[in-house]
Amino acid sequence: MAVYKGISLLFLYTKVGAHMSDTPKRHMKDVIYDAYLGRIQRGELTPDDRLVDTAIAAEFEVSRMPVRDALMRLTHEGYLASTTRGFTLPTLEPRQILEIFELRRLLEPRAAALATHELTADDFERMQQAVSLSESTLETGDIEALYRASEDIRRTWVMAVPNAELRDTIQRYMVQIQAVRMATLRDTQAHRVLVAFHRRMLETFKSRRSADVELLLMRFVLAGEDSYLRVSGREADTE
Amino acid sequence: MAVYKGISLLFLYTKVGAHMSDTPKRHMKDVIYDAYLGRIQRGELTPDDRLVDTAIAAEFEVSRMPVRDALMRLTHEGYLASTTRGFTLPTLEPRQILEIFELRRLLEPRAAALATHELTADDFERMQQAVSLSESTLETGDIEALYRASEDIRRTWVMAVPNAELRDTIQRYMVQIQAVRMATLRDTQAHRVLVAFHRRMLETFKSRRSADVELLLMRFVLAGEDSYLRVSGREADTE
DNA sequence: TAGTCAGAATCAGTATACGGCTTCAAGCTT
DNA sequence: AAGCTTGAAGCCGTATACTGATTCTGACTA
Repeated sequence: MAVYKGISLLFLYTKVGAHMSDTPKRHMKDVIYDAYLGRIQRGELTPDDRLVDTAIAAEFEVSRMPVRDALMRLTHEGYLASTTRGFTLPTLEPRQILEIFELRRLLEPRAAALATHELTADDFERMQQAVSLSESTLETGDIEALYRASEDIRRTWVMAVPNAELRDTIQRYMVQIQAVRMATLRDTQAHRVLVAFHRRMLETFKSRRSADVELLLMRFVLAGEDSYLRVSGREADTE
Repeated sequence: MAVYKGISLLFLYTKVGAHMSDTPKRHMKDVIYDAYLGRIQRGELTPDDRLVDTAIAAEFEVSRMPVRDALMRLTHEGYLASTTRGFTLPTLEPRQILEIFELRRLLEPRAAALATHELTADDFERMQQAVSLSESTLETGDIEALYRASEDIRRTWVMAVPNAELRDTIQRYMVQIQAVRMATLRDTQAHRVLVAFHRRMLETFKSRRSADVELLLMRFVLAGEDSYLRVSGREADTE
């Protein structure tokens, strides 16, 4: 009775020797966690991708267990959703998205204000390139590039937030950010508003006036919320 | 094999009927997670307790794996710390505690304001009892009771926060709350300040004036921060 | 043709086993 | 007696195996 014929038993060879000298004892579950967290945060997964532990185990040439650890951790942190048929990107309810907008209103203005004095010349350089890319999308209509630019700008200032607990809390709802981008960025008006904010954010960060940054971020979050409400409301009408 | 198959089919037949519909498939890892989260949040563990998966597995009469899942989840959520010799309560650095105070300043005033209109008569009743208990500790000096009363009041209003994402975020730093209580509640001045706040919080919640609640919670968090700074500064002097 | 249903496939949860790292203690050296 | 060495124990990370539950598929029925 070949019940398990679907599961490949090709793991028989011993893969990693005892010679991992250059890596300071990185556990596979952490490696896999980091790898997939990065893929999620860079938007490399689509909502209909199904992550299955056995497949990922084969990819990394390890057993299911470290993969399960990583996927379950990502699930508990909200980056993935567990279904009866593998793990997928979670589909945020509109209610959740709006609730997280409230969190963002409370946290991001202050966080960005704190980050203002930490941003380095390198950070400004990276933001400048992202802003240029962002503005170019007004003509090219390259939503993918706009997405990346938006992500780059955001990551730059969030990483500069000196309060680690605050920073981690903000990073925990990255999935919401992506969902909002996904819902709004194809909307022309939201696109224009976002690009304008990118330019103003760079300028304001550069001015080092944290009070201005705080206010601008509040406006930014509110504008994102407006865009989301407008687009999702329109979608609700058409269906 | 054939025996198992027959049993399996029998289960298939009986189970899908509407009979056992109210058993929402409780996995052991979730049972263990809930059990130990409860024990942590009720303060039933001391910092020198060592949680070892094999021991807990024996307690629940399961294998290590569901226990490991639960303990690792608690660890990633910050409720436990993984050491080379079992899991223990985490020892928050003073820096982390102060960082979380900033989060609390940002979130709790607004959260409590949102909760103001959700609190029921039952909630007020529970708070009233906790406040009475709290005030009685001024004479009895029962720190344990003060601890419980403080926890009761907090849990009551936090549970009433209608924004689930905000509520979850607040509940994630329960460990910090406990660490602060542990550090400050034996201090007479902090004790008196806390009891006074308990009374005022009940009254203000009852008034249903969310603006007043918001301001009071800001004062409350700041007072907690002051107490913590004062007590920990004094400790730093004596050692 | 559409609905039903048994069997197959798929995948997560759990069990058991092993290896390696860390810690600790006993024995040895100086 | 203090420091060093060595071996043992404790405990986690990972591998492999199996079970139970859900979904899929295709054949059969009406």
